[in-house]
Amino acid sequence: MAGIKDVAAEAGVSVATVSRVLNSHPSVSEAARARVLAAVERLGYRPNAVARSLRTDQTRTLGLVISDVLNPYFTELARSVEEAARALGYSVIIGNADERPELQDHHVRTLLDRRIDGLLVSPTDGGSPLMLEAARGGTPMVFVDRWIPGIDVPVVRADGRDAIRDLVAHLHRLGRRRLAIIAGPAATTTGSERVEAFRAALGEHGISLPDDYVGQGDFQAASGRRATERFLALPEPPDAVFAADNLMTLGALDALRARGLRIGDDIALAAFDDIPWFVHTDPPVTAIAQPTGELGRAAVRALADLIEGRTPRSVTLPASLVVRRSCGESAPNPRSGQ
Amino acid sequence: MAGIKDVAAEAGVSVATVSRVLNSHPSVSEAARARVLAAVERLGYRPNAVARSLRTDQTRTLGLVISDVLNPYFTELARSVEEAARALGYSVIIGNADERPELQDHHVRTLLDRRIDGLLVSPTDGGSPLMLEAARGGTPMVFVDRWIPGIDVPVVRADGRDAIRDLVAHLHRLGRRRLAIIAGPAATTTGSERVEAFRAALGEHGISLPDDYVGQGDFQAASGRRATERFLALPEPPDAVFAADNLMTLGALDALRARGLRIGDDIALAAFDDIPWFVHTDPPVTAIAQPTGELGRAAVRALADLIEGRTPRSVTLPASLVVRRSCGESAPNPRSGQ
DNA sequence: TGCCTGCGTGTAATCGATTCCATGGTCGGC
DNA sequence: GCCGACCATGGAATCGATTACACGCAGGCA
Repeated sequence: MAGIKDVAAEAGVSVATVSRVLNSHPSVSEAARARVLAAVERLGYRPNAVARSLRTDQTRTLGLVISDVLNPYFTELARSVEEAARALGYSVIIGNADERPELQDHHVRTLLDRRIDGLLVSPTDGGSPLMLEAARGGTPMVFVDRWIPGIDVPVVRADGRDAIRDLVAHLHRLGRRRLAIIAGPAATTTGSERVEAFRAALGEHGISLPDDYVGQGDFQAASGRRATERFLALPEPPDAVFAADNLMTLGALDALRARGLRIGDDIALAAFDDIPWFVHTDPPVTAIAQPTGELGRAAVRALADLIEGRTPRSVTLPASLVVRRSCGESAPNPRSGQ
Repeated sequence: MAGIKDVAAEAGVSVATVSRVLNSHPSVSEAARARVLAAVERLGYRPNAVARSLRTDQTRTLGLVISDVLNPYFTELARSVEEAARALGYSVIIGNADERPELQDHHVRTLLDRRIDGLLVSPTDGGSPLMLEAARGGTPMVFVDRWIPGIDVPVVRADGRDAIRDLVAHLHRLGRRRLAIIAGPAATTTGSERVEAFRAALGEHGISLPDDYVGQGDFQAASGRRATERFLALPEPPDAVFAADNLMTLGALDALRARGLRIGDDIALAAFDDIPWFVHTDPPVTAIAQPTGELGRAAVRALADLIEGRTPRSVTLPASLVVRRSCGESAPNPRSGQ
């Protein structure tokens, strides 16, 4: 593959001049520029990003470590992150942690070794020493969706508190009183926060949340199924189940279906995270929608600010309830899904 | 950040020795090795992958360019590719083309500039000059799922021919006679092949495929909706619709629902590509399942063979029909979805 | 006319690793 | 006891770019 030297030889100038042309440095004569450009064209030269990165100490690459690529919420997030990054001239390398802390660490380490310019993380667990070290070590870093309390980096996330209150009110209005939740891992912020918000909202209606009504999930479908089965085996099973992410909702759907329950009738089901498929399930699922695209853009913006020396801002955006039919028929609602 | 020189100084040896320890070269004394390792630990040293790549001319990175991250089929593919690559010591950089040729080229170029060791592509269009150039230029390359006819690189894909024949037989058995297809872009191999296989299978039952019954889609949901609406506006609308991917199926579902049609009854619907959600739609969707995981693994294997100088093999795996209820009630079938 | 400024250009150092080659020391074989 | 082989080690070249510095030349000003 042709290198900058070949181009220099072909154009009859020095490598310095070639480099200057390529980086549009002002001090190059028009004649030289033209000859270099012609030579580049002729040889099909492309600068070696590896060499360039070594010299300049920047890779123009962002790392994005997400908890689970198979979760549509995260792929949508990844897509918007890549789009926003590309607009700013950055590439994105995605690492999929599959909700496994050791895999998350593997990716973080790999990305750091590659000297990415900044790191976007949605942490799988609550306390990776590696992450702490990276943050202290001066790697520009931003948490998105989930975060780790002890680490002082900007956080970009959605606050589902109000939407959860709306959801509980909605369920209450429909006569549901025995409300259960399938929670995510307590080690994740989104895992514990959603339970807390749910408990608080229940409290406003004078309803308590017994331990039996808190299923321990891990944001994966299988755990949603197990938690739901456990609910149904209770002497007094819940009449509404709220799953803290879309994959666990899928599992819950499975379990309810297997028991022959009519969802929205015998039992209500609601999900955190809205995805296109929820419109088409039987019945369509009432869900809390995050502004995923805006979240991705805000995260990239914050990270770019950090990298380029500006002061980044933490961002919290509101989530909103989208009413469909899985909790029962309800009064007409302007925001209801199609 | 500490470099190899700092480690050498700290351990009281030369950089050459440090490098040898790190690369487990045999010619290092036990004493030296221990001192180096201790120094590495003390300084928290991590080798700079950029510098290493420049020198060794390999990045231990694979590029994967897929047509659409939002399509669950491709994210599952991406996941299995990453997993298989990781097992072989490679990282994967994913480029999302969003079914746009120019975006695909952008990613291919970026990946090439980064000097990835090999490229896995599921091409969005039929003839990118860049791709041809890359293949000729000696970049190890493998096509997965879709491919470009003129370019001589290994192809790893699923053959849906038999499954499509099974599907048509299934539809015919259920009394469907007016069968339509929503095709992908003709520029993609999967786009045209599936139509051809469908037409051939229809032929075996003495049914023809009129032009009106071939909807032009682009593998995106919106196009599935449009094509379906056009079908329904026909003087003699089809009684069965086969969508060539899962996203267009989603669109078709929308359109049918909007018209108040009972799917599986008034009209049959089937999809190419099976995904977890199809179990939960109303009704569950009959689909053709690809062995996605195996596809990803085989693709990585072929690419690694190419990179490491072995002879790669093209691989074609069979797809299979999964019968659910969207085409009507059918005789019990052992492979039917849960 | 002479000097200073500044532009265009080239030479060479540099980024952080790997690796070839030379060197000194040890050891075994004869 | 000598010689060759081999091992452990260090010095220095190298990968392909960017960029500090030096230099020559042209033009402007006094």
